[in-house]
Amino acid sequence: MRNALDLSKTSVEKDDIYSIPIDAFFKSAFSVDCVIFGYHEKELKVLLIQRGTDPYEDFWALPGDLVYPYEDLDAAAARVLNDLTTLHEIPMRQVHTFGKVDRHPLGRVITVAYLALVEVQDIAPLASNWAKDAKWHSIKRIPKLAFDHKQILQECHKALKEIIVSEPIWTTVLPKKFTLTQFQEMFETILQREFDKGNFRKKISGVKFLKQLDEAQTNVRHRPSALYKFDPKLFKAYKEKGFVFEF
Amino acid sequence: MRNALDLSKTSVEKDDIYSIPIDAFFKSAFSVDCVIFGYHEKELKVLLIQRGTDPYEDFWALPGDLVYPYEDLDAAAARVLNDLTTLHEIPMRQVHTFGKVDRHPLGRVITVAYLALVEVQDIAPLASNWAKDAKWHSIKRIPKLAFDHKQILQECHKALKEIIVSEPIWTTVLPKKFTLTQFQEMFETILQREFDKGNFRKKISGVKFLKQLDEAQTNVRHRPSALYKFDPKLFKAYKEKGFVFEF
DNA sequence: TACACTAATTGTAATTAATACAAAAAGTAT
DNA sequence: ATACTTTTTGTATTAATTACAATTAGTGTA
Repeated sequence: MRNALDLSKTSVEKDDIYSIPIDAFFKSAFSVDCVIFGYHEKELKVLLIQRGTDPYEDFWALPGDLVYPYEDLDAAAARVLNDLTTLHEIPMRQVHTFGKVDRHPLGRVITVAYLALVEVQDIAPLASNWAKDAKWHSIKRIPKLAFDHKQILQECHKALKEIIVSEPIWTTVLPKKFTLTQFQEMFETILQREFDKGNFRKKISGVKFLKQLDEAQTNVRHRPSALYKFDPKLFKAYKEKGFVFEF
Repeated sequence: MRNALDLSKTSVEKDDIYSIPIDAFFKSAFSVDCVIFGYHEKELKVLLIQRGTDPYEDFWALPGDLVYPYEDLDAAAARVLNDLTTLHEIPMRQVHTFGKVDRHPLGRVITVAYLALVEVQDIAPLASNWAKDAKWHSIKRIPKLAFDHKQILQECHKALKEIIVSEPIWTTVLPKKFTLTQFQEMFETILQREFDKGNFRKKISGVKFLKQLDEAQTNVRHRPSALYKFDPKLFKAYKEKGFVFEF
């Protein structure tokens, strides 16, 4: 694998009709930028870092890093998440690649945006040698951001709403056993709309991968709610049929 | 802009805790690969080239090229389409970025996949110095492809089905004035399902951006169909509300 | 001119789904 | 035992979907 970078000087993809030496093509870099959304009690947040180095020192930014020469894109995104939160096994989803020529002051760097959704309480954001600070910001109050990160965040917020209805990334923000009210509130927060409780429940009731348990809430000052759990095996069949929640 | 590649040797994104010199990051390249779908008379095809150079010489492949140092990603995709077909002003949509470390034999090259949909008849595919041949292939009969292009094609076919219901990329494959039957057949072909004619029409009838004209077919040996046209201005309002065809 | 032919267009009845509520139920706290 | 609160079930109305059948408007032919 190492010698994958021992580049010959011969043509790679096409004859060089524009007279640019092939070397010129191998002088760019790519990064991943991670939009880590956090959910907690009907609030949607995003994890931002305060940059510790130039360019854009002191600016708030999305956590991200250059991809190492022998590192897969997905692995780089997972690494950034892990560095910052110590979390692993949280699925990161690729959203879009941003590649404007002048987006990075130090050279040609295109960046691949990823998103994840986590429970705010599961994380103690770590500062590091590349970030002076790391903090949750409400999605409603985002400071000025470095690079083109504002645009990246916007695109990823839109993508989150699309992904949440077809992929069970929400399992990371609910307890293993959850009530239908918790489930509904989570969707209401992320999709930014409200649902009638009775009707919402009716739709859910047909969905087999949400399995009702024989347990109920305790110590609540009202009728206790039944508890449900997500069944990944049953979900698989739904996914193959192209299931999406149609709210 | 030119000096964007006059890279300083200082840290770019983070301190170098893995002892990889910063130079190592600026030795990769990126390409665009274009999945150009073609539609004609209830058939979906894809435009493939036969490679004229190593690696994978003689293999069929998606048309693609390295991105020039001062070229935007979208522009590179448009250039590839134009080189091959002389078409311009066809919207290219970014789908996904593929970045496995070993996907390219000559070095670290990640590729950004784009798709477009065109009318087969509008194009006389051009061979060129980087492609021995260029031909339409039915989506049902795809030969062995170079690199990871098989996977890229699969992902883009899936993406086409999602995009077609929310974006009017289909305008490029229908005549300016079209019948509802043509419209239905196009969706049936691309989505790979069939619809009841009467019910399909009922759904369409509520959609204002498909405007019925005061004209009809002539010289058909059956009741002539009314002609419709797409109204981009009216569509804009639909798009802002997040419209999708729900078939 | 009348009639056959074909696909476009309209209509309809039966079923299913969406919506807006209201009523009942099951715990805890007093 | 009763009040309180939220869960859970129910219901009546409206709207959408579905699977067809019937009608229509041209062209081509006898």
